[in-house]
Amino acid sequence: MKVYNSMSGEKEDFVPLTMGHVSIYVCGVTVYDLCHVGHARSSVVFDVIRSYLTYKGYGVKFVKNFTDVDDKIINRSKEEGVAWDLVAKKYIDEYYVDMDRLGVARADVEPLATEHVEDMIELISGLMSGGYAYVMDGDVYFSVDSFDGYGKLSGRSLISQEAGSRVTVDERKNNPLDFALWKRSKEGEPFWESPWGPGRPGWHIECSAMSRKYLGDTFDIHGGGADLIFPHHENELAQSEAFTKKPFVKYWVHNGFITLDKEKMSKSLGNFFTIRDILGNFDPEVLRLFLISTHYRNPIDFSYQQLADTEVSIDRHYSTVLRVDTFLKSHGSKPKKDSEYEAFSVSVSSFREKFIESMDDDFNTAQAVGHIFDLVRSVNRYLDAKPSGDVAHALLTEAMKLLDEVCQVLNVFRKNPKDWYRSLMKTRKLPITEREIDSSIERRNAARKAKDWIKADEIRNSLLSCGIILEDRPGCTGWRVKV
RNA sequence: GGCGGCGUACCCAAGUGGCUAAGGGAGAGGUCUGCAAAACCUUUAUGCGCCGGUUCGAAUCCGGCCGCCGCCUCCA
Repeated sequence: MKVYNSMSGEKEDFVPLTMGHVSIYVCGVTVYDLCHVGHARSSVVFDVIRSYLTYKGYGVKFVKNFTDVDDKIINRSKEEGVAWDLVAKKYIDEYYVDMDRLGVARADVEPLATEHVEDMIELISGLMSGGYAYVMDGDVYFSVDSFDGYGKLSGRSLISQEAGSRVTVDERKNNPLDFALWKRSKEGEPFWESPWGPGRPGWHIECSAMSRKYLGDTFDIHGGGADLIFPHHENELAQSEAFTKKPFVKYWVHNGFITLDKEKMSKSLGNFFTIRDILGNFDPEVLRLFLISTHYRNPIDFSYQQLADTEVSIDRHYSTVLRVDTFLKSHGSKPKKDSEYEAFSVSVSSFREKFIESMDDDFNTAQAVGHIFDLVRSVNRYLDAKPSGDVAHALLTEAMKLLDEVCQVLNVFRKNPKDWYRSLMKTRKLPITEREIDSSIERRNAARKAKDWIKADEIRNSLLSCGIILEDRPGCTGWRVKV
């Protein structure tokens, strides 16, 4: 298995520190607002990575934090006149609403920064006594010059940084890149007591403290969005290694951005869609599949058109599942020699291996999804050959079992088709009920029996104008939502 | 300015040294059907930004150029 490591800039063989176990820490969100599509991507990407490692048989310990105290939360608290901790709590709740809908599983540990201030103080004290930090007017700074490896993750040298830096130089700092470990609190701001006076932790220190507490001094995978590489992860790394004198992380994994018209989606630019915005118009599965249809390190240019295309592709999948369900329920027991059996059998038996091969190559979900659609086509082709008998049943059952197995890892395509259509009816707000559809179908079938094609077509067209498409199959008429 | 990434068909997107360049969407033709729909088949890149080079062989490696983007300030 290969994993791309941001530290080396190369795909590396994945060998965890402890055989059979993988420890992962992912930087979560700062809870001051609703999550946008970029947060969704990061969450889904690491959800899949975690899930795949579990599928491979590793015991996975997955930690993802919430930053629940910082400037933005405090600002939001002032704007809304709501206590800062209630702001944080509110957006943690909202986060779970979105993530649950996207099928993102809870992490094993989801620590809050505010509940680990003691751990951070311990770390900062250690850095002070080790000569890595200094106090300035109640603030504590990490001195980047005191740590030899500073810049090794983001690939920048201290000298080159100073030249073109856009950072406003704080004259009190030894080096403009020195960053706060502890911030003296201003009037009315939340604070904790510390050896340096009342204050609150700097941003980076929480991840060093919490990852160490739950995963130890060194752990396997540290993840997050690519925008966290510098300064956040660079700083975490410096703090942690300065404190423990051990390597901090074995594999740094960073996901690419969501862009809008090629520009990074971000709060500050205001060019973002919240997850909530999208889920008002699409089933959550559409967003999830859309996000994993591109390799996790590549940028994704967000558009409603692409979501709509993804929706159609999901529909293709479910309509195939429905076809298979219908076939498996029928009792054609006459064994029939069909020409497609051999070819389909090969598709089925090689499927799992292909999936694993894709995912082993730096979690190539895009290719894995391609394999799923390959199998979908094979299934349809096989069904078109009108197979029959126990052997056909067994092979199709096997195909569906395999499909289910990999779809469980990706957590897509797991509804039953009817629920998918119901969901589409809801997101499209179709002006018709299932009962009305069924009764229309009955009336139409009566007309068809009487060969009254005009009336039959009239009924079909009227359903179509409500967004419902009919499919006449031998023995029954099915319906789908037009996508 | 420093560091990094990207450029594959009408759109999206895999592929990073060697079989016919995955897959999805869209378009065209066909099979099936009362007609449809779905499905399937054929079709849409002799070519992977441009120009050179390495190699028996490159979208894939190397060099140059053009274009786009990210990080260097909070950011998934």
